[in-house]
Amino acid sequence: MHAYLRRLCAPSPVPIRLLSPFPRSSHRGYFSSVRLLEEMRADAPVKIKIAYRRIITSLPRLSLKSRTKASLLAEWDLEVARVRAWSARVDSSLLERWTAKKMCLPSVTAFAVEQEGAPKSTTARQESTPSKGAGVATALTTRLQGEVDHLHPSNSRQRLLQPSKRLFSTSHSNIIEGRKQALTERIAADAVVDLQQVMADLRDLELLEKLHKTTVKAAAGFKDASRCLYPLWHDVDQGKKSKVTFAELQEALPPIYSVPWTHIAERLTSGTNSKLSTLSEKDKAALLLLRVYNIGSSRSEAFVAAGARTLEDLEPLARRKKISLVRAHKIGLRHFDDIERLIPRSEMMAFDAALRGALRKADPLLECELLGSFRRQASFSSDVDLVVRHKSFVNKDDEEAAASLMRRIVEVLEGENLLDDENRLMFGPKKYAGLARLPGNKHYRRIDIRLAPYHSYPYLLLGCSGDALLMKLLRHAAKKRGLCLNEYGLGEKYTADDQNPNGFKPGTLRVVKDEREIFDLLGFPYLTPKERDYAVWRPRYERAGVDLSHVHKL
DNA sequence: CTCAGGCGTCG
DNA sequence: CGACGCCT
Repeated sequence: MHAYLRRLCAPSPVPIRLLSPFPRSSHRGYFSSVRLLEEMRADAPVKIKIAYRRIITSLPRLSLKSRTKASLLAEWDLEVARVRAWSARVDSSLLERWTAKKMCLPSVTAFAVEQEGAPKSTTARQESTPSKGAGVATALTTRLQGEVDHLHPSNSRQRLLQPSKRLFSTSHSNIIEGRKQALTERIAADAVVDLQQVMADLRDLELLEKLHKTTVKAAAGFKDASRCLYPLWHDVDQGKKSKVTFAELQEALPPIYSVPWTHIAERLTSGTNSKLSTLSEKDKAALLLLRVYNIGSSRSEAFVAAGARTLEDLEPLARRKKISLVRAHKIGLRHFDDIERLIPRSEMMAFDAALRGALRKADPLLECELLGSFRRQASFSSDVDLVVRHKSFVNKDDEEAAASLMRRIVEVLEGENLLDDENRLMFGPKKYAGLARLPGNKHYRRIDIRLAPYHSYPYLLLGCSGDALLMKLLRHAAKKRGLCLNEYGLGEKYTADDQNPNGFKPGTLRVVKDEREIFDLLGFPYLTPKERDYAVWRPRYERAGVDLSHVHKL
């Protein structure tokens, strides 16, 4: 986002820059600033909330396809003008109130307006790694002070410097430790936790971010947190576990997930979540609809606007032509529960056998594999991810070959009653998505089938099996060698945007017969899929003298 | 510096 | 066909 904004702003006639990200330790101040802003709206003639929020959140999500750079810049200018207008109207009484609450200027906390050419901003931004958060804080505090001085030269200096310093000086880990301790004191280790409720909270908080289209990152935090709890959750769902204790929860979710943790803490201590419980009926409905496959933020809002409040409302509304439900929605509604459910490994093994067996029987030249966490021996999966190759499909752009191959595959699997065309979500030449069910099983499972261009197969296996950190490491390694690694291959990146088969410079694509060769090419010890787990490969690579500095930060 | 890229749907 | 939304 920031790179994008910087690029966007570089030629802009308006001298303004966005100062973010903040060190994490300032999040608390940041969020209370937001709350304060809402409060202050009544007092402030200019819509502060909108001004500040639009700048931070709306620009990166504007559709680049449909807008010219000029219109984006115009919008940007407009926001800047609003902020300026607001700054000009901050009067001393407002300032009094803020300082009384030990707050620095909220909106200036969220972003700083500065003159182009002020030398410190770039260094401040580059120092924004967690360890150097203090550098940013100092730079920011200085700038804050400058801004405040500018607005109110007479009375602001001392009052504002202090609170902002305090706001930034507490280190992140201190806050986390403090919180953790406070929580441990209040909740007994063997207290029983309503995991289902916690999972639902995390899910809804994630969806809420998605609904309001704020940053992708914020939603990802909740997602990651809930991933950490999947193993526990799955055990409960499978009936292997009847209750979960607080100690187990603490074990599963590292304290680094500070935002999710604060929400969990609230739930465990007070039994509610204030952010979720205060939502309007419409927002609650929108969150529910978001869970349906193929309903995203824009349809969700539209459906709610048309009067939908529950899942059952949708079909009647569609019949009365108030909204339009497409195939995928109907399937998503019919299998709403199944789609959210995790799949036990035993069933994944059965899928593996059934899918392979069916394909091999139909054509011995078909090679296939189940990817994702299943391949890393995980004890559960969230969907069935199948990749297939056949020598009849070699070139990525040969749609004919891909389409006929895909048709054959789907026909075979439907013949075996693993798939059925009623539950087809998506069916293109290279990608199929739908629901699969093992004969005799009551649950449908989400399945994705991908066709790999013949020579990309090993790369796809590697790229789609993870784990994420390993992929990051390997890509960095490739990059250091001036190469580019992705799920299609390893080669020299081709920058000109025409006539490049797979995005690589012709002739530089390394053809490999298996994943091991890719590790060899990059000079890393080979890892079997089940070893591609950070806890396993990390120490081993360390011993082998691999440079892991890039991976150190999450 | 991190999905891009593939799909369906609608106009 | 292009634009858009949604998903992985």
